Amino acid sequence: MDINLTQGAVEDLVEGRPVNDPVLQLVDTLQITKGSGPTRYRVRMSDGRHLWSAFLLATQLNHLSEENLLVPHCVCLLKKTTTSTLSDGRRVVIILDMEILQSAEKSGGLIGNPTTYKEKIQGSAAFVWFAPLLWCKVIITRVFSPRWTIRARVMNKSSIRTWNNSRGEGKLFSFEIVDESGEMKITAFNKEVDKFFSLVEQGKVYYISKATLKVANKQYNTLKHDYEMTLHAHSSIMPCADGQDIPAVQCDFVPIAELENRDKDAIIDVIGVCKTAEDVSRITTKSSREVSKRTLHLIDTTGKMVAATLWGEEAEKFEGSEQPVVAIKGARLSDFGGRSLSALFSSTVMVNPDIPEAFRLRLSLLGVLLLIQGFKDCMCRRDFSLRVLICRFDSTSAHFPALPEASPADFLPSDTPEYNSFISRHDLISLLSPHYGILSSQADYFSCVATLLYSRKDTCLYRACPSVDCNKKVLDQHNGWFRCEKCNREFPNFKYRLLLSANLADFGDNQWVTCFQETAEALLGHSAETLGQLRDTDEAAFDAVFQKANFTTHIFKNRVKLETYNDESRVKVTVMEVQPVNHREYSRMLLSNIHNLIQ
DNA sequence: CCCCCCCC
Repeated sequence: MDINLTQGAVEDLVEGRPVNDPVLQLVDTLQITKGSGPTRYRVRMSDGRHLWSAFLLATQLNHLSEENLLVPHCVCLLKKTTTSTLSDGRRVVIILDMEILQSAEKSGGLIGNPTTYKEKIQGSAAFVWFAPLLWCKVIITRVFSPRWTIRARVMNKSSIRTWNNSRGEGKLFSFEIVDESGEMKITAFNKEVDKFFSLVEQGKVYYISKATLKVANKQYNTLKHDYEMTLHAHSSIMPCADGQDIPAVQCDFVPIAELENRDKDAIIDVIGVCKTAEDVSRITTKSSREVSKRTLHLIDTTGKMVAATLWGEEAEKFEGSEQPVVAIKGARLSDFGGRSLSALFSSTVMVNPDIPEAFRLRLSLLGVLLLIQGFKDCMCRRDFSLRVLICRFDSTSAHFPALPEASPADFLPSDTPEYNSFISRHDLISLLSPHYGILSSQADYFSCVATLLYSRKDTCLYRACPSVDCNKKVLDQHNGWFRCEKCNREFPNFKYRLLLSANLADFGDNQWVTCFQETAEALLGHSAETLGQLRDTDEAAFDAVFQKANFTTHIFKNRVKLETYNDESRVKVTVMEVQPVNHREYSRMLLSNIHNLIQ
């Protein structure tokens, strides 16, 4: 025998501990066939020390049995397993991938004297295994389906619908749930509608068990899961108080400009500011039903606009006068008017949703509006992908403008101060961006709104030559005289100069900058002379100056240059001017901070 | 067990 079993692997597998490529001996196989479901194989395995009978082959391994390879006493390498605990505490090790390492003849019977492993039951009998939704694919539903409990968030809930056709009549509602593994649709009929409709709320997390699984009808189910669930008399739905870890509704927003590249009838998620909402209207469908509709016009930072139509109650209740951010999950793309969107029964329409994308969108569009007030009928700012957005702004309507992409030159001659303001006002985060163009050796200038986080007080003052126009640092001769190398003279006195290293931050980044005399004085609120006196006489007061300056916000006009030391490049930023923040800039700063907070 | 997803 040249193969060793992995002793202890049975215990590790059953207890759910990771085991690296365990080698076990197959003891025997039991075929499970229930109803019309697929055949399943339960195998007993030994690691030479312990036996465990609740190994279960995933159906993709059924061929091993069909090829007569599951011969008792063959030796197997378990390449992929997963351990699950049933609601009564029993464990099942599901084998997802394995290979036979050695035939039964070669291994020559049962290896060692294994005894049946006794699993450690965790906690009480109330222990519940929360199956991820994905597992519905893996686990044989007919054997285990009464036992699982899932914990998932309701993404979307339909209203109650009735039907009356040749096969009978009834009512139903459906909802879609999500957990970390995926999404699934659940439908309730008749009595289950009465029982569960009011309990199930969009956005909340529930324990759900004893529902029936069936293969999803892809014609009517846009979710990615291969199965869907139906509730029945014994199904249970319980609210879950601590479901924070369950993902919120997952959206994969397609930029509006991107819609024209997507296929007609695609189901997509979209988010935009509702620039305008048409009035609600009633239309008659081809099947002679009357339905309300309302079309919204959504824009995003790509500068494109798309029409999205809501139906029924959703259309009637929509309130668009405040130009809310609207996100639609699962809208259907149509080719009407180029590209447009239609909400389906399965769509989720979210007005001002509490999600980062909505804040980001609102922020970038508001940022545009704030800036424009200073720039007559045009505006410009970088969006978060560092593209420059230039827009005409209609100040009489106060509406969000459509956002065409254009260059500043389309709106302003390049020699105006406004134009220069446009292109020079940036955020710290863009300093190293190749878009910024500072990777050349030339100095560049930019201004930003930033907050002083910290400055180095210990090295901020130096003793300079007292000559007018000479700011050279003097050497203390330790005899009461100070020498200036530049003037080649010794003086009985000196003047204090400031050379302050300061750390500035805005929403996107922070940056060490250098402030010389005047800018440092503006930032600290005291003259260099005063600060020098303070440092020498009242250290506490000196400290207080710096404490007070921290977290103050200003407009900084900066010189930026790429410098190279020992083949290493870094950006050197010198502050040329410090100005107070005006209302407009400060608003923008606050908005930027919102952005920062939601990251 | 429904299965309609609309109109221009």
